Amino acid sequence: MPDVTDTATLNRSEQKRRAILAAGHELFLKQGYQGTTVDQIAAKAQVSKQTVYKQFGDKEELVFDIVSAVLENAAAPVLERIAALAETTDLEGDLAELAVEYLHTVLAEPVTQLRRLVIAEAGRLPRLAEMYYRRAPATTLEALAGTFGRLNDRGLLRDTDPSMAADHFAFLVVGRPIDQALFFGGTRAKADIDPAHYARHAVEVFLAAYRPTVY
Amino acid sequence: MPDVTDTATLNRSEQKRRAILAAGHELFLKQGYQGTTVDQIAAKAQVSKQTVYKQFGDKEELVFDIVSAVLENAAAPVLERIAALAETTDLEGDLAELAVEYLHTVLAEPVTQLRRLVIAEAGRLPRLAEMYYRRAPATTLEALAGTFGRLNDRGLLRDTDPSMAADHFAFLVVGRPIDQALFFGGTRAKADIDPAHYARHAVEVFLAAYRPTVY
Amino acid sequence: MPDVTDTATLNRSEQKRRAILAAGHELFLKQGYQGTTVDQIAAKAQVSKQTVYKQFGDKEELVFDIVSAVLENAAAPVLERIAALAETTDLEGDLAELAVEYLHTVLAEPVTQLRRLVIAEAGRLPRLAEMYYRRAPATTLEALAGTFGRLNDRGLLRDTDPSMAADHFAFLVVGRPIDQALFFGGTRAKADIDPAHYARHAVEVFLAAYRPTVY
Amino acid sequence: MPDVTDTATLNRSEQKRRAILAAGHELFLKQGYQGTTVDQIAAKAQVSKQTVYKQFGDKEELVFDIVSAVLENAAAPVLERIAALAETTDLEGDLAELAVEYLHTVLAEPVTQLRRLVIAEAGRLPRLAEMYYRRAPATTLEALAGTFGRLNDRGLLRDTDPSMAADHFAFLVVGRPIDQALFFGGTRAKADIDPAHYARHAVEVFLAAYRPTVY
DNA sequence: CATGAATGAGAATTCATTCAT
DNA sequence: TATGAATGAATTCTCATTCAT
Repeated sequence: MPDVTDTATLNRSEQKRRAILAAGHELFLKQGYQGTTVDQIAAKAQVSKQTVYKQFGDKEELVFDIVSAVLENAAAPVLERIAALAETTDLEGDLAELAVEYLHTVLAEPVTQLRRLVIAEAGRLPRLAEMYYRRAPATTLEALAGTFGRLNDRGLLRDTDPSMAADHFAFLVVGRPIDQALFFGGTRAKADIDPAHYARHAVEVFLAAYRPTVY
Repeated sequence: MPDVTDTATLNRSEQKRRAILAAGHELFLKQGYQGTTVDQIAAKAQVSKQTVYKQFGDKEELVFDIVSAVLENAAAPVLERIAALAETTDLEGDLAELAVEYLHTVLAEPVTQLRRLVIAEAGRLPRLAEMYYRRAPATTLEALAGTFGRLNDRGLLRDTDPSMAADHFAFLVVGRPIDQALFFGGTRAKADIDPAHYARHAVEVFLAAYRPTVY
Repeated sequence: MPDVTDTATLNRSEQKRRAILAAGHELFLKQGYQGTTVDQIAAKAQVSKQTVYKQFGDKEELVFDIVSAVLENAAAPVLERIAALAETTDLEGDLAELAVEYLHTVLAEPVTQLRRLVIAEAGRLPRLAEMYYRRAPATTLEALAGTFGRLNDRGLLRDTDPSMAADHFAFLVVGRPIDQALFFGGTRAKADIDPAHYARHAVEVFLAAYRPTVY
Repeated sequence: MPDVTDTATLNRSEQKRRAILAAGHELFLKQGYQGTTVDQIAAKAQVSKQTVYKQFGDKEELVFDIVSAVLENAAAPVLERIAALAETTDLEGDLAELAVEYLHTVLAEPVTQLRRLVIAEAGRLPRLAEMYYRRAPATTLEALAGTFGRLNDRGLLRDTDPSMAADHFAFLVVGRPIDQALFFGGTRAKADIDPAHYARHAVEVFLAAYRPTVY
């Protein structure tokens, strides 16, 4: 019954692979790339170092794969809300809700740790920085721009460059908090800033500038 | 009061100290903290490693002192302009000028390199991150808040929380560019963004929201 | 006498065995003994590492068997020509032909690579060196000596120690080229030396010394 | 008195450097390049591994420098005798003496070990092979060619291509012994061959072919 | 006080070989 | 029998920091 054996084998490999990814994820985020050794990862994943190297080639590929996996789903909820916003019937309310969720997402510890990890290694691992930027901030900004374009068409926003509007919205909401989080970690940034309050003001400013003139 | 002999000694020491600071400055910014060895610094400063250790204790103190020295003067021009803005007679024009200068300052390679250096080590060297944040972004934001408060008083800006206004102004102007610069280096961020154009739009949005209602 | 099933099994084993030998042959010659890993061989042969170990015991045995297999047939053509030379009717012409073929054989990449492989490991694998030497150079020299002895008897060569004559002939022809090939690889050695020209001169010198005095 | 201190310091460095070269020399020749670790060398030289790396950069540079140093003087005596031969008054006698010395030199353990070391790494360290070949065999062959050219002019040798004559002389004398030594080490090669007897025959053959025809 | 050496340890990566499934 | 994993050690090279001269 070779199928069973093969399947079992594959599963075992796949399980180990996942264990390594999980261990690396946790350690890299907590300790950074250089602060984490392959030995630590192998130990936490309960696999031999060899298995790590055979599955991932080297440490660089390993972070790359881990960051890539994290980004697989991380941005999805916010992206969905952004897309949904295009058809909003309550612009101010939905913008505010989006802002709050965006802020919460972005200040979650794993996200700020990930940013730090990537920025810290941007010099040595430029591919990692590019991949991250493309798949996280850039994607979000593009989604925002798309939605703002649609809102222009619907006459709900003043007719201007949607990608500029996207920058403005995004950084009114998360600019300061995320910047602070890079230096102190997300929890402290969250403590310094009341997200709901902060989001509400950002939306006010955004709408003051981008609400279409009535007549 | 040191006599002549002492003074001479101090001077020689002081010269070496400065050479070390200069060498460390250049190397740390270019290669990062972990990417720079004490040997390299000693070599470039043309002093022995012992001298480095005697003058600065250890590598951590050395970065700390270097970053501290850099921050001594770096923010001054922008801070002055911010202060001057409080007594402006041409709010829109002076805001625009400030925005452009701010953007230029913040996208200069040394500044983005410094940010990266500090963020990269924020986990291991939290004191460094705190010192940097307090003396660079925080100071600027506070200065902006102060000026915006004064402009409130003068009736030139709508009466709201000046520190919130400071956040908004700052991140409308430099949020996206600085974020990008962290991932790719200042030169690329500068290439992607036309600073004058970007600054003008940021000021427009800011004023749309913060200009006092006329009646 | 194995029945059909056994034969099939043996055949499959035998096929794998040959695949391993072929893969090892190619890799060992190209990359050397230490430069080749058992993994590479198993991968190229499309078998598992276990199969390699079960069939050959360990890496040493594997090279041994590979070198042994290579030597099985490698020297045959030259040896035949040497044997044929014993009954020559055109000594100078046949010597010249032999010399050219000998030179070509010995400068072929696989041969020089094999020599290098064996010499490189002579310290660690003396059995390999002995086996190689006995079955390649020694065999050739002995064949030459045998033929030269016969030519003595036929009065076609001066009456001297045939094994010394064999040394002289062999190293007049291939000494310098083979030496050079050890350092640079066969192709470069071939490029530096015109085989036909080189062989002709070697034969001239040999005959000048070994042609019997006429009267 | 800074001179004393400086001199002492320099000497200490230089002494360590020499200790490392000596240790590396011994170990590399005995165990080969790959068979010798930097730790072993540092231990035998009684220096720290760091000193080795600071003085030589890496293991490759170290072998390179060691082989280079060995070649500094190794070939000198034979080269002198070759040069002297140009003005000989007893060609046969002096050729015979040269042949014996050449054979002895070339079969000395250190020389054969060095050849093996270089050949074994020729694939990975082609620069080493080139350097060795240029400074050892090539130099000797060129010296022989030079002398044979002069002997042509003096009418003591037949007028032919001197560099071909050099090849022939050299490999008649050392071809077989050196080849054997590569596989078994110099001592065994010496044991198999009586140098005096072997050298005499080589000279006889050489002169039979290269002595000028009398009339 | 300054130079070169030493310390002492760590980190990435690799390999031949053996289990376990 | 054959696959993937594990073992277990080795090797090159690097670094921050401290002695000794």
